[in-house]
Amino acid sequence: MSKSQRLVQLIMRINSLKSFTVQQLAGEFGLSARTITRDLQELSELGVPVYSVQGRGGGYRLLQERMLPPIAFTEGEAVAMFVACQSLNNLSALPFDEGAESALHKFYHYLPADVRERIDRLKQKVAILSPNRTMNPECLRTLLQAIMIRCVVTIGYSSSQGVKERDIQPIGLYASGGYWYCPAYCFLREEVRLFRADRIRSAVLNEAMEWREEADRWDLRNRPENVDTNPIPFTVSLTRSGVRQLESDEWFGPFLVVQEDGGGKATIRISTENMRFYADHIWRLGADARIVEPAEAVEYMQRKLESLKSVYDTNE
Amino acid sequence: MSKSQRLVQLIMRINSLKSFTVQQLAGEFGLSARTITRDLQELSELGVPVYSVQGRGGGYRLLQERMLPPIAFTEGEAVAMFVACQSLNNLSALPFDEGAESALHKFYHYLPADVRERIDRLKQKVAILSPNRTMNPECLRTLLQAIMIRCVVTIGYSSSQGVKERDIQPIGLYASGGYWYCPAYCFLREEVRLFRADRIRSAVLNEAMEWREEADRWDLRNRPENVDTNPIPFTVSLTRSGVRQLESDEWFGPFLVVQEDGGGKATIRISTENMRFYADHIWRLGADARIVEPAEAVEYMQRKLESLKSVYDTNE
DNA sequence: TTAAATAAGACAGATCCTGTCTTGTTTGCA
DNA sequence: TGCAAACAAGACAGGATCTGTCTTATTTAA
Repeated sequence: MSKSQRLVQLIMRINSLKSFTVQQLAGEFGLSARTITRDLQELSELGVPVYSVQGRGGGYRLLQERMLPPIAFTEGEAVAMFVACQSLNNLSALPFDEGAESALHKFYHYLPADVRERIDRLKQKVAILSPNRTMNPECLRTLLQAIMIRCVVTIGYSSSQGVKERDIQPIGLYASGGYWYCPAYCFLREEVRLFRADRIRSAVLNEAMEWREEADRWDLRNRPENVDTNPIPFTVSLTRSGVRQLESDEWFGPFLVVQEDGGGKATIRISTENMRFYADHIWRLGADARIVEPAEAVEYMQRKLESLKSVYDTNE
Repeated sequence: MSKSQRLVQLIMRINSLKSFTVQQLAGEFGLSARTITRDLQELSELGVPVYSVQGRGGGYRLLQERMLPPIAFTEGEAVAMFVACQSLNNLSALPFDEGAESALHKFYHYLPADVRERIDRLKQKVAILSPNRTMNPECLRTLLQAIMIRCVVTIGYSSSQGVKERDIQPIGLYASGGYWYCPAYCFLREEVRLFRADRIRSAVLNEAMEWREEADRWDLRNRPENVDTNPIPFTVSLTRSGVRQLESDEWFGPFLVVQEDGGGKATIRISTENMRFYADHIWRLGADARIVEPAEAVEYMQRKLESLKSVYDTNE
């Protein structure tokens, strides 16, 4: 094995040890202690954060963070990662710390001048935006950490009754429609619930509480709120403009049936407790959509209409 | 200079040349041709996609893509990039090609087993979602490409009058509220307009048309649609629940004034042509919000109410 | 005080790297 | 067709670097 290959191997080996002595490595690699000493010195000069403790019980330690061996990327790979991470930066709050930024710096540093120029042009022009500027990225980071290491979190959650403390076991984290959501097992309600992350005002890991196994089965393809029990049909009829507005809708889009006159219909199956949610969703379309069934939803819309009408009537 | 350093230098040098001969490099590096030959052979074995053309006028060429010299990352950096890109993967359509994916593979490959396990746990649990599954990632990619290389694009755009072809000069690309938007100079209307990317059914680079310089001044902080000319005040009064719904709203959130009783008010300044947009935005809140001014918006809401009312009345 | 650890210099021998020379092959051009 | 320009690859000597051994010094915990 050549020396440079050996150095890469050495990085991998010392990554997997929290502490080691020169003799030990010399044995493992079949080399003399002097050579290993020299290698470690060289790695240190190359930026591997290794330090030594002299004296009995001493040895070498890795400072802070483990390192990966040097990896060669193609230009396309670097640009793709760069643009992806860069565009995320405009998401007001992100659960990642400075790690991503320093990695971007490394990529940027090695890119040839012409590619750098092209990337600079994209920097302020491609983004994934989140309108929500009120939330604390520290909370997101804590939630992410909790998912990774399987830990219960004590949060301060702002509901309509004010901010209350509760223990949750976060089992996922996703951004959708400009908001972060955190599905979690709630120890207060003793069930899996969906929390709006911007309503989580504080989050602290609570290592004292025990992790419940059932949460591990959850993933994005199998969201508990999507599993409707006892589903009923929910049908809307749409004008031409209504069709256009719903055609790329998350829920109704896939079930849209367009008629010859340009209008359309869509029927989805929902559980009764979510009726209001879908009715409110349709409400946004105004006169371009009419709920056909269930009757409760039609009534709900009519009540909503009356109450809004009274809001404007009393004030004229 | 040590051999390994020299190889890194060599990668950089050959990246900046499309074609070169051994003699040439031997001169530049002050080494013999034989040594350079051997170095190139070694780089080739390490995966640098270099190939040779024999005969007069021949030489070495770089196949496909330029490569970056090997870069060492810390574990934290790798995890941050990995999770960031991974979570983006769930965004139904992304403007990046396989580049990001193969880069992720490299990171994953070098990560120690325990970190891999933690990442696996996150994979299906953290995401940035987009509800819109109808759009073509190929279009996004073309638009991104066009921004990078400054090129006009011919698109098929679906408006209320059907799909029409038009030439645009894309000047940005962003995702917000689950949709991709593309601000672009429109050659048809001769002004900068905002296009919904999911309504762009096809996109082809049109290298024949000339690029207009004024588009380069645009960036995300200086969006043309935010520059309202001749602004008028737009005021809503809110119930307690309305306050809660608007507090992290993109437009009204920052201007919310909460009263002692829990209700609130918000006044923003808009241009008259956007009145309907903001009124429709407030419409969503139902009876939890009442538009106070301008009078045109109040009338608009009342007309919308009447038309929705008639939709349900005629059918009972 | 001692044992176990790093730190670092010196030096010979081993190994690898480099340059030179050589023979071959491929390819475009005159 | 033959020549010149390019790569391909072997051989070998000399040089450079790496490695192992030996050594001395220092640090630290037991």
